[in-house]
Amino acid sequence: MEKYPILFPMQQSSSSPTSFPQASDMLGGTHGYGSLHGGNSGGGFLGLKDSEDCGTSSQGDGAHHMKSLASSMENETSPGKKKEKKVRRPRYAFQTRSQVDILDDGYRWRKYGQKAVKNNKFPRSYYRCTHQGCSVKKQVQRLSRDESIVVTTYEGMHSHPIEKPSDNFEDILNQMQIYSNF
DNA sequence: CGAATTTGACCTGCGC
DNA sequence: GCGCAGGTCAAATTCG
Repeated sequence: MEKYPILFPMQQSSSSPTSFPQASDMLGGTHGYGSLHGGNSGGGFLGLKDSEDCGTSSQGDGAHHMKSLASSMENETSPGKKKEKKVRRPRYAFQTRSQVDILDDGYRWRKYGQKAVKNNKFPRSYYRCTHQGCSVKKQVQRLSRDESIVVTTYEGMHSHPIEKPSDNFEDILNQMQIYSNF
């Protein structure tokens, strides 16, 4: 499955400049599919929560729930003693107008899951940064309402330089545009 | 042959 | 307490 040969040369041509007139539109229209667990609906999209432990704390290797499958439980370190605190990584959501959901932001991502959303026809893809110690996560979702809208949600922040496969002016331009969306 | 992707199973939180 | 929705893992498969 070779990726798309072209890197969406458009984007700034004519559609919508960085102003993103639809920014508010989509935010307001999100309620259409915002029936997910009713949490953020109404109270801002994604508030930047405590970002103190996100930068360098390295999210503590996210030892969430271990799979207690029938496999081998492997005596973990002292059972019942969990000093793992609830680290709540902030999530930043960005919406981009693109035909492809694989937006190359310069980092290497490894897909680790894909789920179908209830109110969306398109599935949501879960990616993870392939860096040692960098467990930044990212999920890409496409609005069923507007197939041209791709919502990318970043979780955590990278603490390593961007490894770009190739430096083309076009890529740089694209990145600049992406950044200007902030 | 190694790395990345695919896909089903499983786990957790929330609502009813 | 059960079911639903969302999120993650891990084995198998495919690609380079």
